[in-house]
Amino acid sequence: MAQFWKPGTEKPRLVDDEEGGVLFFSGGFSSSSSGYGYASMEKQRQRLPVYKYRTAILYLVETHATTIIVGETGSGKTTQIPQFLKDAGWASGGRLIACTQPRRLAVQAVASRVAEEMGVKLGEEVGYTIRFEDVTKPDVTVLKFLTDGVLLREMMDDPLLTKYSVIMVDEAHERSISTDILLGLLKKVQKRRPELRLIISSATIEAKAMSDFFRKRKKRQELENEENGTQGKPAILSVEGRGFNVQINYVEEPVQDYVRAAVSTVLLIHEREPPGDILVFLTGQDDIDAAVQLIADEVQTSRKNTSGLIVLPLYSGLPRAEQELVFSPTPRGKRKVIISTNIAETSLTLEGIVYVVDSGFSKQKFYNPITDVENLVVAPISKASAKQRAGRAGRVRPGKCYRLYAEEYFLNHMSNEGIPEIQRSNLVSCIIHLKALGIDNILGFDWPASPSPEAMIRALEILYSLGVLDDDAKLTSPTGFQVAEIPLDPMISKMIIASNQFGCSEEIITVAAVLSIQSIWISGRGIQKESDEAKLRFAAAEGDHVTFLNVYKGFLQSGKSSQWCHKNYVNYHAMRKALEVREQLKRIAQRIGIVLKSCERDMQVVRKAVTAGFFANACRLEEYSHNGMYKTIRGSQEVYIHPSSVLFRVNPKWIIYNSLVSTDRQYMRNVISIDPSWLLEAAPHFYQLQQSNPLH
DNA sequence: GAGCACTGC
Repeated sequence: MAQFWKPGTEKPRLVDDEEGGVLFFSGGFSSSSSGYGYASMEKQRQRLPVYKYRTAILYLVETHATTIIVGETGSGKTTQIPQFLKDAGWASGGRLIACTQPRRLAVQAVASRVAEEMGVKLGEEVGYTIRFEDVTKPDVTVLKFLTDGVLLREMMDDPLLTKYSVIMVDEAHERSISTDILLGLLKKVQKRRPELRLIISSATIEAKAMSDFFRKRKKRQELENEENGTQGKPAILSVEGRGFNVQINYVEEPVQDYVRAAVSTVLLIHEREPPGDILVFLTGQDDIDAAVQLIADEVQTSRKNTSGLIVLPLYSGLPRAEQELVFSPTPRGKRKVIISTNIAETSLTLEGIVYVVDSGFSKQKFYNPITDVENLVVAPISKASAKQRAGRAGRVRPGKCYRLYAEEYFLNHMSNEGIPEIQRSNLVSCIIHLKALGIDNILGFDWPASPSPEAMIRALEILYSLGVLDDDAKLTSPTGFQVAEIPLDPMISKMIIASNQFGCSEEIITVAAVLSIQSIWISGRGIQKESDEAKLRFAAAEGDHVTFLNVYKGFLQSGKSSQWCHKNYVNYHAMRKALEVREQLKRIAQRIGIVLKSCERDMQVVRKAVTAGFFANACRLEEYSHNGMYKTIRGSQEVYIHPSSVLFRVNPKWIIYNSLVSTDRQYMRNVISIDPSWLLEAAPHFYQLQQSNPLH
């Protein structure tokens, strides 16, 4: 068996770094090979950079409550560390080792990889849990991979996460909302469970801030821990990646138009550089389509040598089949150019990329608590993102990265890290989460990064108006507790609960399921007209929500047929997903006491239930408006119906929107017409108090 | 006349 450090024997060599953490030198440890079969797999594992840190990691976990591991992609930390821990006995005595990921796909991929390496069947010793899928076996599974959202949910039943001995939070540098909430809660759990071990794994050197977060604790706690023999301050360990060197090139002068600059850079690479695929980072579909078009024009006019270029766009809105083209191997003598959004920075890995062109921008979400609007804006990326993007060029062999911004800008003006999502979002869901976990003092919660007080107050206000929180900001009974049980936006949850009294829960659960997936329509270049026409077959005068019910009905009547979907420009995969979500919501609804009942053809009660959840999003068409301008009742903001809505250009006088997307204008997505008197019924406290009541 | 990326019993 492998050698592990055991308390009482000679300690591995370690050095205090000036920041107060602990850094290991990579040399000095010999790792003997273990006696497994699977020789080649074992060889592969040993070649991973993380392998030679095995003893070090185990020592740190043994002696520190929190260990922060900084490792670039390809270090093998995600797949190997959980196995090291298991071999060292952290999963003995019925305890589990957890490893969280921000994305579901990553959870599945990592779990099956680890099961394969260990030579066990997935779902036995090694399992995973994501929404809709629990591939674990009680008393058998010891290594459990899960999304951080699922672990948060588990805390509702078991706030101290007592069955876990070690929790590894992976990809912490992405700073997603659930990762941040989880980290805040885990810090609290640690105070009650000093024996719990945390491993925070991050790709960037932001480790210092994370370390400070976990070190900051009450004096008394520090002493207690030292008596226990564990160190209060987190250890930091750096593990090198396995990427190849990437040569970075900057432009000398700032570029005027990054789309054109990206295109000419691509053509230049193609002309001058040896074979190898190119990955271009732009901001969104508009940019990407424009760039693809520009290259196509070059090919047409043949001003440059463009033969052998295969240009492929990549963004999440692209139909699945088109997305998959980027994974097909590049034919001999050809060069693939993938023009992508941020999706290629984090969510998916492309093989064969040797050149990266980085525009220096991405679309980012920002939340304005004053107007309660989430904006999507093109903004400069952080240094961390720029490094991540460049790294994509060095996966197969040494590569090159062309940054379309000046070195001076990178060094002196680019921020080190992006702003954590929690500081850029509406906090309604997040606060419900904490309330449900019994955390009353929301404003005093110890976050890795604090959201603004304005955003907090706005969220509390909205939850109060929904009747989810009472005057003391405590969850109301039963509504507040019911809303917390439903894993959806509280406004949708409230709509579901209200459907009970309107006798339309069957319909509203369908609406909720469809609203919670991206889009059920197939859209894209070249089929707009056809898909718009198809949409008209289902369009309801009441609005999008009722239209969804028509599509759902048609889908069921077709026997859930994919051909039916194809014919009607409905996304088959989205419909299957909606059915899945619907089943789940049905179970939850029944558990919290909602009677499943259909209102048959009475769409008025459906609209009233929608109003009960979304009254705050009511708008009125501006009189004499020729361009379909609406104003929100609440803030008199100028808004427009999104062109994807069936009510686009129909413009009923009173409507309620599901969400607002903000580009050059504020667009309302998924709207339904209402009668203004319902607003007073649904939320008297919300609308009555307005001085000059606009509801007439 | 228009869609960064994720997630949840």
